[in-house]
Amino acid sequence: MAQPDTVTRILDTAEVLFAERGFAETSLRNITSKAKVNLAAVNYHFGSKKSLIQAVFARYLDPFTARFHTALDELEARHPGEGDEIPLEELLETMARTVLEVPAERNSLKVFMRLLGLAYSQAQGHLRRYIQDEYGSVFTRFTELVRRATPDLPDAERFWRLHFMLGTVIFTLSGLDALRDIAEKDYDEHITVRDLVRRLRPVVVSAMNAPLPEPPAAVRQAS
Amino acid sequence: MAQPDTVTRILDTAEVLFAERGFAETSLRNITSKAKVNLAAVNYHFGSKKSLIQAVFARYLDPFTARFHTALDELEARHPGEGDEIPLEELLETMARTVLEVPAERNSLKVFMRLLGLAYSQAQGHLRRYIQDEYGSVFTRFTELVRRATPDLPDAERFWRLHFMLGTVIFTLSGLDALRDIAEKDYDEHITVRDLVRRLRPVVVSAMNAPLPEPPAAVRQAS
DNA sequence: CATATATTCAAACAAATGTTTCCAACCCGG
DNA sequence: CCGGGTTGGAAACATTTGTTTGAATATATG
Repeated sequence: MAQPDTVTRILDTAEVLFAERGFAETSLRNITSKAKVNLAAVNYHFGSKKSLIQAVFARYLDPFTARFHTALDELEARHPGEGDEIPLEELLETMARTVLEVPAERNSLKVFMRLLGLAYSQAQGHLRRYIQDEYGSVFTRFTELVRRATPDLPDAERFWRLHFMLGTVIFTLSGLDALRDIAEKDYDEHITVRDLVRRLRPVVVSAMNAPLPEPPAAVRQAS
Repeated sequence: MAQPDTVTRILDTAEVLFAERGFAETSLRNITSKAKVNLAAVNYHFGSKKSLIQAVFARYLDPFTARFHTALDELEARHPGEGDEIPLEELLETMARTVLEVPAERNSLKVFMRLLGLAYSQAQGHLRRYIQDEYGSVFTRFTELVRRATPDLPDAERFWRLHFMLGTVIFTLSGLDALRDIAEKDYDEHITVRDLVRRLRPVVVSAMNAPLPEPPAAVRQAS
């Protein structure tokens, strides 16, 4: 269907520029000139800018969902029984490992995280729907396992806390370079992604296990 | 300098559209037509689109920094002594209250939150620099108070945890529309920003007070 | 080798954008 | 009532955007 060279060069350049400036702020001429391909190549190979954006995501999310599914398979195989649920720590650990694994080949963890952040903050975009439709199943599977690991948490509360932690991870890792600079300057500490995960673990676990908030005023009055 | 009517109508409309679609995706024609003012009015009153964006932010951040400074003044006045530091909960509470207070007059909490999120996710824009230069002092004052409230936390650890929580808040609030859609669909729960803050409080406190991570392998071996 | 298909390329296209111009309408102090 | 500075408005401007075209070239196929 396509000379892999041109398609790959477009994808490699596009994901970097998208991550740096966002989708609307990155023009096709910007991408094609930096990738040293013809302007029409994008429309030829991908059809439209919208499809290019989806292709950029697919290149990360396809391998991610595949690996995450098999990782969850193994985890479930190790905890077969009825009362033998997978601990929250192991679930989070597995997700973290998979997230770190996928883009490791291209050293593009930062790009991947920033793209995820953009996809979420695009309030009314086609992107969220596309990702939800295409890759939603892994996440519902994961959240179901988290539900069993935290049976005392109300469903809505767990939903929000999971997204709180998603924000922590995405924000931290997508802004890693800037934060690392500050941290090294102020505390002369050379941080690695592995260190960050080590620091994140107790924070995320404590956050998920935090006491329930006091109910809103209306509910409190009614009870 | 300007008839307040037109200027205000532009600002009111612009902030809503910016919050809904982002800056690049909102055209001046979009703003002016919805505000029922002439297209040239934006460039006449503000000079450029960039200045309009900054003006939208200034209308929120000017009163915010003022109120936050006085709120911190009162807090420090209530805890004068050497060993009488302000508790972390009170610091977070004060910040949350101030954030909620400012846009309450126009019922535009959501808009303010989303604008803050946009400002941060605009990775390399003029906006973060502008906000940092113009309003950075309050933030450093706040972090210094947090340092005194958590004396047992190593400086580097507190640095990272503060940014973890910053990520939580910014990610959640900037993607609020998207998350709210999902939450309403799955749990038919109409969430408000105030509810979110209520939910965030115990999570943030627990995260800041989480146990320290196990030291990295190299250090653990050296000790 | 010849032919068909796939890809690249320069150019042009239509639409949308931020900005500027220039003139009419307005307001208010004299 | 008037006259000068301020504001409003329609149109045009110059760019930039995503997309399409049609010919040229490369690649593969039989």
